[in-house]
Amino acid sequence: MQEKFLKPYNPEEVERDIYELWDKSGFFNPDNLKDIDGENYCIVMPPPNANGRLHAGHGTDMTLKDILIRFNRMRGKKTLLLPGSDHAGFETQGVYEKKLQKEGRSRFGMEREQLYKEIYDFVMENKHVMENDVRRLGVSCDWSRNTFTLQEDVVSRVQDTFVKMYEDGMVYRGLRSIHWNPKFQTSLSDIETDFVEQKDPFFYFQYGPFVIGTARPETKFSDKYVVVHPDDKRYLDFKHGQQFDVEWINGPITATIIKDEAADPEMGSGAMTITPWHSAVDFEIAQRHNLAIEQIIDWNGKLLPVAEEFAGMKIGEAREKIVEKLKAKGLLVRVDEDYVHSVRVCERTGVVVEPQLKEQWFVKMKPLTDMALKTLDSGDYKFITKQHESIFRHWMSNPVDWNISRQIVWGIRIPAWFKDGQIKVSKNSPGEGWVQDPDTFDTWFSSGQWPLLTLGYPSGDDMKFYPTAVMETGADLVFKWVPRMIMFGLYLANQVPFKDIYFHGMVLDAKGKKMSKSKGNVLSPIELADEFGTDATRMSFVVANPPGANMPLSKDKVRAYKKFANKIWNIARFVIENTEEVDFTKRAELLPEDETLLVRSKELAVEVAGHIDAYRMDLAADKLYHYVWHEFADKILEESKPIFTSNDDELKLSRQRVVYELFTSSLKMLHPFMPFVTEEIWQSLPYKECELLMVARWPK
RNA sequence: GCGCGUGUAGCUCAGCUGGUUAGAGUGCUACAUUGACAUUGUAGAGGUCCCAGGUUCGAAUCCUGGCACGCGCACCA
Repeated sequence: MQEKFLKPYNPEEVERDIYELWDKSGFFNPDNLKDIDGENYCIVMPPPNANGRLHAGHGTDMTLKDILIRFNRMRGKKTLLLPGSDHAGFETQGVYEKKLQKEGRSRFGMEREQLYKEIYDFVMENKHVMENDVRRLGVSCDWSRNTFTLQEDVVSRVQDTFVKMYEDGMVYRGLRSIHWNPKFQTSLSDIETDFVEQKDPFFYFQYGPFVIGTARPETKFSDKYVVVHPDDKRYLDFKHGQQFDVEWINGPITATIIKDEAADPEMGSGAMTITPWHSAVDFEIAQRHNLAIEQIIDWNGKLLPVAEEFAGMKIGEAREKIVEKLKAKGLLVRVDEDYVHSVRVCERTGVVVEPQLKEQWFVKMKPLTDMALKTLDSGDYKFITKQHESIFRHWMSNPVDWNISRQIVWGIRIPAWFKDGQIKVSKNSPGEGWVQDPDTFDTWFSSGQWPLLTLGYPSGDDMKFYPTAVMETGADLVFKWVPRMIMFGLYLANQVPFKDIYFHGMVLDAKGKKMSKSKGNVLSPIELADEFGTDATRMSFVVANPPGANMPLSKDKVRAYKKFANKIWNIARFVIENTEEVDFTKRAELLPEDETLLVRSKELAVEVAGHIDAYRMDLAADKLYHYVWHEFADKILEESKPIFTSNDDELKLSRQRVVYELFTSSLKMLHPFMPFVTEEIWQSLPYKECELLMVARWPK
């Protein structure tokens, strides 16, 4: 008996060496998988952002993917789990700006190249830390194919896509309403913003013969148009285009009546004034009627000279003062103090975004979403969780053109050039005097092409892995990443990049609350692995985590699976101890009752495989746990004790053989879930079919 | 406002297309055990399957309505 089995299982002593053993074997790389009887099986890992460490969500994500990969590798498929990292443009630059701030510096006024280089070095450093975290979790990905979104060939191909889209009329440059983050000085797309409910005073002002309501008086300076619904009986006397004089904030102005169905007669007085520069809806109305448009708030969130005495004030300050002034003028009708509404904020920074008009590059979404829905209807890809399919369909049916211009440095530069009001799109400068667009692409523009980029589109060898088997990711990406990959896949390669889409739940804390740094309830997968071992951590991510549901996680749960790892360890000790004298190289018949045990084990293998194929890793793991502990250990091994000490050699030998066989089968089945302890035991087995459990065959 | 989902033991969850007495883990209680086991084993307590109707020989499961919770979208003059 090897000495190590006399002590409890100690993950710390084995995990690093075992990972190295796998890595050195070369079997993470499908090109080295010999003796293959199956087809290609590929999963592309979502590129974790290269700006930080892994959290419990990543842990779940990677564990589930690794289970699928290890299982299919053992089944004889040519498996590729493709790692990479995302530059995560806006997010990373935000992280770096905080660092600058601490050092008393600012990105504003820094040379573009200098800032880029500093962030690059910062990210490269973090990238290695993050990649080591991935190794700690036992993820069997092919590091030789590791991809970063800002490596040269990726950048070049992302720019190719843009050029192609421009030539195909799929992108356009236009002055449109965008979401502006005044603190970080960049525009954002819809999906990078959230709504936060908030209570504000709501003001009603006398505006000539009308009473108009607003929560944002500071935008109202140049509101020269009153919009009413064409059917609103109260305003039938007013004609469209009719003008009248109004005493307003800074004196008398001339107002014009606009009749448009956008006005809701149910809402307040049914009359509203509009601020096209700072409202997407108002901008649409203005465009329909060809109305004058004027900017009121500048890019820093301060009022412009049009506000006269209020010019240069910040929004909050100006709001109060303007209300005071209107009140003094007798134009304040009433105030509703309890007005609850939702304000759009930047998802990353929480900064309230200001709608602004800006010339940006937009992707035409309608043709892409139509294509995506059509192929979904025809069954080219499917959602494992029906509720997500509904959400996806709903979202795809109401597409909004996608703003892909970002006013940040950390990203892929848009290959567009300007000269005297002309635009040219090309990767290289069209000639003298042309100035390149300073903007970079929205990060989702590159990560949306991730499966294509990592597999070498358009002509790389690895395109044989395209389309990949499954996209397994967090439900929060149902609008962000997944639709974009589907659309780019269809647009560029005529094929959706994966067959199945499977959303796992968010990992919550023990009380069912969202984990967040500010709440201090974050469980790091690495710290859990330090305390309980990676195998236990992996199991706790999987069990009771069905597709599409959120999962609370507590240390107690991880501790339970640490005990399980130790149980397996002791089973190994017992089995090896009691079968040492058996010569397994010689074949022999089993007694009928032992044959029955073998049949039961094979049935389990089929059942577990079925669960994994149906993406019910939670059920598969639970079944295995129950079998190994309460059937194999509690019943079979207990029954075997008297047999092992008996003098009936036939009975004894048959039982020794079957116990050994059942144990090795169990190790195989457990391996995708708990790779370290099973491989470590496998390495100590006196008789085995192959050197590495990782590439052993799944029991048939 | 529109849409999606969830509700089963103290806690976390299984329970597929209806079919005996509703299950597991964890927690709790009692007893046993130095053993392959920094423990483990055996046993036990613990349930109005959210509520109300309906379909059915039979409902945790299917249908309708309600309640509670979670999430998404939209509006936000």
